[in-house]
Amino acid sequence: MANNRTSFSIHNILNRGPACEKNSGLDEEYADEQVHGEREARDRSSSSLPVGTAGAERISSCELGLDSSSSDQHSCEEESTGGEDNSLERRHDMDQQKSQSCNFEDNNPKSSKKRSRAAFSHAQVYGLERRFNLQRYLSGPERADLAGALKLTETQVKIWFQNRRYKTKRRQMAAEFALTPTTTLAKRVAVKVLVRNDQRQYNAEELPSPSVPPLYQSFPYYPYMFCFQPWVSGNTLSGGLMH
DNA sequence: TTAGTCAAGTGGAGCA
DNA sequence: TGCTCCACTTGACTAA
Repeated sequence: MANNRTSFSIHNILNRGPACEKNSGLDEEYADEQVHGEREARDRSSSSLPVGTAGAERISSCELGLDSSSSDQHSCEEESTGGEDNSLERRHDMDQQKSQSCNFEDNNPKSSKKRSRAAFSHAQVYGLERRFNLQRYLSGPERADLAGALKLTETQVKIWFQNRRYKTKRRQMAAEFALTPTTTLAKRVAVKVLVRNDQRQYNAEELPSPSVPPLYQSFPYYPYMFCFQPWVSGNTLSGGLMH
């Protein structure tokens, strides 16, 4: 695993830039009472709706629209707080139970054989997404603030940002792959060359068969590799990146 | 039933 | 030594 991180890059990111300075009053904005309250009200008022699109999927599609080219927070909010359905309400109830109890520090660790997956509420996800759109890395105090504002644990916020960065990177890689001509990919295939005493023992042409499978075969966990992703817009591959 | 999503688990690495 | 990072992997959950 190539670690291309450098300490300065992290610290630079963590340094208070203009975006960070804006965050001082940010928590109050998404302190969820508005978003959450509105959404809950709509949940209740629409609880008799027939089964429709799940709210979680709305959030996901919202995320996809959070890239630099289309970071329309308002529309995102509207979408994420839009019409809901029974499953959402059920999920929201679950959210409240799980996320507020902050997952695994349960009373009975014996019952933790089954791993529980906390489903964050829409307001929480929205707040996290919104912050992520401003900052991809949080310092300790920032993480604590955000966790407090969203009623999550710091660990949950940390893990969410980790997963979110990785997700963004994966999508970016997939997008780049989708846009890369196969001929270019072929040129990028690594060639193993054994060298001893400064003399090459054999080269790729002497190998009996291709030793490096195509990229898509190396990524069984990226089934969307061969799909043209909706987050690939004409001018950006960011998938949530902001610059 | 299956595929996709996502929070959490795992493990190696860098840093103070 | 502990924290955080990345890069997956796992397991729960949902929709089709």
